Amino acid sequence: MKFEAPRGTHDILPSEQPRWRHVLREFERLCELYGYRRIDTPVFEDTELFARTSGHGSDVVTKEMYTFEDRGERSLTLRAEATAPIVRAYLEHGLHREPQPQKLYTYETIYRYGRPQKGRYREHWQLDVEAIGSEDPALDAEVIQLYDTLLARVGVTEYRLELNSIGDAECRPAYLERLQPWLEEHASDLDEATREQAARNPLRALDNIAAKPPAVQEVLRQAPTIGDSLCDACREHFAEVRRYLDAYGVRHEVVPTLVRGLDYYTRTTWEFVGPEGGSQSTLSGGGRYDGLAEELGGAHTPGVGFGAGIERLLLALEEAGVEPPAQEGIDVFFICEEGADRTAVLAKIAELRAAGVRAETDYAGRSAKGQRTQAGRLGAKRVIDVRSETDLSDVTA
RNA sequence: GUGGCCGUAGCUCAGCUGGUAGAGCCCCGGGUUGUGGUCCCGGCUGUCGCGGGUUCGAGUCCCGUCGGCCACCCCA
Repeated sequence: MKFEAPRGTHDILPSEQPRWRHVLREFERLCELYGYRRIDTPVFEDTELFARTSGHGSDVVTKEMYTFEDRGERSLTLRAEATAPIVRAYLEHGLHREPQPQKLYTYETIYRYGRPQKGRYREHWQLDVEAIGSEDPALDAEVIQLYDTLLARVGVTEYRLELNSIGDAECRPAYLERLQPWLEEHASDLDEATREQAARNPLRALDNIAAKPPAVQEVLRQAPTIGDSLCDACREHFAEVRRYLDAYGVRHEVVPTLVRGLDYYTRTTWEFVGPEGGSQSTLSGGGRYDGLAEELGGAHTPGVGFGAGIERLLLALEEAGVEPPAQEGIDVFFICEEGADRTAVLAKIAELRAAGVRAETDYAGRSAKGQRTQAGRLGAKRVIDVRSETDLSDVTA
């Protein structure tokens, strides 16, 4: 009998921890620096929370959720996405009564059922930042700049930022009313896949044009774009976001066809795309979600935030040839030779540890040489040979 | 979810046209060397992913299954 980690999951071994901790520490440091506070939500939520906000027609909801029924016949779903649970917590605990905006962050596991690949897991980790309770475009720019800074700090230099505005309740419906008929009119010029996308979500039909057949690309380029259809408020909001990003020196390109997979997004949407190693190059994705809280039954509460895959960031780091931070060695290692008083050694170790000294000895019955090797592996700053006559009393911190 | 490639010791891999499994690294021991480094010697570990089938005989062929990877879908 042999057990393996379930498909699409992975262990994070001790040898990998230094890299993980490095990224996590930089992330936390930045979040605190920018005034974001940590929040944690449950691994599972009411299924409807995700279904309502992500959209009943979205890929996440239709084919990627880990949904199960508990013994009380409640339909629950493993955290499929970070934002909805946080907004739920915001509403549930009345965070709208605290000073706005509420600037929150977390890192946690996310669950999506799908075919695993490198950088694509059924259980993966995400960094997440949300600013809830303000529609100030400065916040859009702030969270984007925060992640941009994180990339710089950990050493990822090869990436680009794609930016778009997909409008709001004011202008998007009108745009869709123009796009939908247009797509139907040109249906005969489109390929099967695009027609299916158009039927499910018209915006989606324009997504990732570069991957479509050349002839189809030609046609789609003539389609009305959301950018040309934005209402004044959205247009101005987007212009300000870009102005702030320019002021921050955050390079970005406007991609008019960038759509995101979750229905709750409004106005600003963006993706950080990393080095083209595999196809799993999206490092982070986010956007504004001014209608999300209302969708959950709360008052109108604008918000903006992003999720960023940690495994993918680590992959990009490796690709960039960034070395993991060196582990600091222990302070002292006791080598027990023949006849050594091991009890006294253990007592001394406990005493040193109490004083904050990292002390170790051998627990594997190694030879003296083997113990010396082990001490070296642990990076011991001091190595003490203990023989029968050794007096440990003069070993101090 | 669709299509394709792959699956041999903890790790990286070898194993020709089917004949009953190997190397390096790692780990442990010994020696050398004034040290944890080097070099030398020795040792440990595998139901050849799993289950069936073909065959006198399968790691090597066939089917299924599980898992990894690649493309698509979509995304983090």
